[in-house]
Amino acid sequence: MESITAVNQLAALAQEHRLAIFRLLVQQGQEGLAVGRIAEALGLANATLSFHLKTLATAGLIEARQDGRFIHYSASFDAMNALLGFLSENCCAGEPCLIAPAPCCPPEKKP
Amino acid sequence: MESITAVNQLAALAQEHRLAIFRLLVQQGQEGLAVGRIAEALGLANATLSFHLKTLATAGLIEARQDGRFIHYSASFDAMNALLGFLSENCCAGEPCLIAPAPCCPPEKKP
DNA sequence: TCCATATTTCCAATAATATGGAAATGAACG
DNA sequence: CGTTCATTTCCATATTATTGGAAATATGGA
Repeated sequence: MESITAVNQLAALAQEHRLAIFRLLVQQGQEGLAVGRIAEALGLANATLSFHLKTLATAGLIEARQDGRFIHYSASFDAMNALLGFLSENCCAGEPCLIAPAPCCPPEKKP
Repeated sequence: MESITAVNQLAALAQEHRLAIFRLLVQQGQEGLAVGRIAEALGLANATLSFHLKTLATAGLIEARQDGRFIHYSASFDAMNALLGFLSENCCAGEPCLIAPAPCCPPEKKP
């Protein structure tokens, strides 16, 4: 991964609304969510939401898919994995690894 | 983790020089690196480097430690883990997890 | 105490980003 | 082919970040 790509992706995430959008989409998995649903969930003006979606899409962090009259956006897990990998690259100077394993979806625990 | 914290940390990383500094420190492990060494490695003016180090430190991504006449900065792996975890939180809508396991320090392979 | 070296602060010019209302565009379906 | 609903573009304004030279500060050692 190019450093400039990572900078663009981090900049895309470094904004309250865009971070919320991205996290929401990560939680939705591959299915993603229609723009209108995102607007509902986060309460953003049309123009503002569209601007932020475009920024995230241009950075490669989310992808658009037409679905009937709707456009579904979903997180690009490939891009996300590449970015997380880039941050962790060659870490820890040979010491035991200090970066936690992927925290998502552990085998379910009952509360 | 608060969303505002994550935004600040992502903004801190969303800059070419700061990203380079952070990745360099991640690679150095807990030992870290003196400011002068970072300057050597990245070729930054004193004022510029100091500004970026302060930004990263304020965001909580790196920590300073006095070592003789030098100040060593090191990556905060706790902060890094919290940030990566925040991005991945509740991911994937119950589908099989799409986020790659931590890529660092796999059991060594000989080339 | 005083020196030498390491690091930070001060400064002000330049450049980039976030915002939402209203209008325009796009897509599907009868 | 026109209607309807979903989404994007246009616009102007206000806020915020980045830069390096020079001077100031901090530290340890003699």
